[in-house]
Amino acid sequence: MSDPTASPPTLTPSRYTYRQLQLLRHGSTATPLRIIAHIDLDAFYAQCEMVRLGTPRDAPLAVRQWESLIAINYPARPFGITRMLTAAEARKLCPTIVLQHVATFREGEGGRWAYRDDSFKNIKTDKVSLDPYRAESRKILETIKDDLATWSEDGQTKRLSANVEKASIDEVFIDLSPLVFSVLLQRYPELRATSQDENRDAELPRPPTTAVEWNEDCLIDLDANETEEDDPDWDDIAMRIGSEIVRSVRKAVWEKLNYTCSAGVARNKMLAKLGSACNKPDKQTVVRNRAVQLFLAGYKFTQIRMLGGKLGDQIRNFFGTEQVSELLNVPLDQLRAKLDDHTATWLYNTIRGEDRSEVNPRTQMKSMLSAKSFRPSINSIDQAEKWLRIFAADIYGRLVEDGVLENRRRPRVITLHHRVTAQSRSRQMPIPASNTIDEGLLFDLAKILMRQVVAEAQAWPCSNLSLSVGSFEDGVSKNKAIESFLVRGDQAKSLSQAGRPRVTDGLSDRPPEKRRKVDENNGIDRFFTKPPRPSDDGATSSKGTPELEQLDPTSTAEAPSLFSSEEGIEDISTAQYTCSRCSQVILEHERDEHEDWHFAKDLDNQDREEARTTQSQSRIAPAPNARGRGGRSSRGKPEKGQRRLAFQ
DNA sequence: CACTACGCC
DNA sequence: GGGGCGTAGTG
Repeated sequence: MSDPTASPPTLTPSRYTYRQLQLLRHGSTATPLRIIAHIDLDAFYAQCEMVRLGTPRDAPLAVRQWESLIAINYPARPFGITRMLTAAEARKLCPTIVLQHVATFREGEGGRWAYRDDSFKNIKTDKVSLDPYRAESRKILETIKDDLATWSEDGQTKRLSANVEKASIDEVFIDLSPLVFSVLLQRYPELRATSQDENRDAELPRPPTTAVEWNEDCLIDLDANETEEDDPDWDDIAMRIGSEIVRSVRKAVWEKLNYTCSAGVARNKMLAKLGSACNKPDKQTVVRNRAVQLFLAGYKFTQIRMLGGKLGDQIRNFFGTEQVSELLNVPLDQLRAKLDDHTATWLYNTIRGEDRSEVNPRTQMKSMLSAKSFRPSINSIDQAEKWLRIFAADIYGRLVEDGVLENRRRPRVITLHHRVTAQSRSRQMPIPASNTIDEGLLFDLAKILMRQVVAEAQAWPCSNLSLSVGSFEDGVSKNKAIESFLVRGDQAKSLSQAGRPRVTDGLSDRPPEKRRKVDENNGIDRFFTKPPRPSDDGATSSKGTPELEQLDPTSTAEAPSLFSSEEGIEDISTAQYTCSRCSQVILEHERDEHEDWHFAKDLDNQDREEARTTQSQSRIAPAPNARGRGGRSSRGKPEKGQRRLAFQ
């Protein structure tokens, strides 16, 4: 398309190829044209209260939890109010500030949370509820998805859509690559595939523009060797489109729900995340590829995701600096000398702006926790059980919103954490699959776990207690009453084992005392969660072959093993699933083929990549531990560029 | 399975 | 800095 012979004087070709453009389509992590957004609600809990109470946007407000503040809105910040202040101190600094206490559960009030005037005085009987914020978070997420969907209608061929990863209650990552791809093709027909597809390594034609209009976007300054006068290349155009989509999303969130948020747009998650924090509140920041080096060089690496904790401390101690700019001078070998290979390469790439971690299409919680710290500690099982009852009600309420009643999603494991001063311990057990989950069941299971803990070690004074559920499985038997076909042996077993300290009636008591060996629980767990399992003595998976059969590249994170036994409940021939890599809806029976395709593509990308960077080292070492042993465990999960180097 | 680390409001 | 979340990795 671009005819090199007729090139105008100063026209260099694009730095990008058809291949790199094409990789955008399915959100490959390998292309430099990739566009990732990070969106972060401004002082989220505080905004929730502003919206709920209908306070003016410019009125100072903070969210209070007992005597401390957990969120401070932007209008309050010029008064010097920070999260480390007490409510009284805050009021001194800003007499007009609204200090709204979080909603609470209260002992003996039926497991319903409420906003109460006197909750801050009742730390002894109340338990914080973050439910109102979770509910708002859900609405916002839906609004984001809805707006993204309007960008998916590209009129032609496939409907491409964006992966959305809920990173926390108030943050999402979005992989905009497929949307940007289709907008690019609409606006620049010269990019469309032609007969010269064959030569995918050919450079793209130059964009027809000499300047990009960034409107209100905040831009990170270009690297020293770049100037704004240089003509834009396709990465700039792609960023601009990404930024346009983000602006539209933010507008929708504002117009529909009255929340402001800040966003970062860049070529990967790390940069997008750093970018979103650059201009707050209510702004979006674009980190162009040509700005990355200067941008990062100005940071302390301890501000980069994953480096804020002990790892960052270690690195600072090893190399005597926390400046990215100085760490850039440390060659890879020297990083390797101090850090394990994986971490060293990860760090080396990260401070150079390379991050191939994927945007996981996950918007649902993987666990739910309800907790309480005791400020005088508690000292009896009676006291503990009062809280367990509240925890159970709290969690049950959330499960209902999550769809337990309709059997859409169901946790398989329940865990109790217990802390006596510095020492913390936890116990977990399967949630019997035969029971319908309700408050009572959760409470009874919690009591069992509590008794185990108490029987085992010094349990008092207890300074912290929490209950959580997790290991969700979803899509379990849509409408059929699950109990109806679980009868026979299965049920018999589940009742006789997990249900042993029966749950309904006046449990015959007799805490399992001495024979609560790990083995036994293990057996129960195996029964409920993983159908068949090859003998488990590690070793067997030393190298090649076992890996092969579990390669199963993509997600499936929660799909398999639902139909725990012989009865293959549903008709699989029409079942569908959404591919976590490209968000296409695929027929179940085409799954293998589809995943193979991704797999091949990844290998291709990887090869290409390794050819370019001298140091390989990836093909030999499967992470020595984890990975290979159980029959199942961490099958596919796309996160974190590093998977499946294990073979070939 | 129990524990630890990390990150966020 | 602490309470109350949530996620992922390790042996």
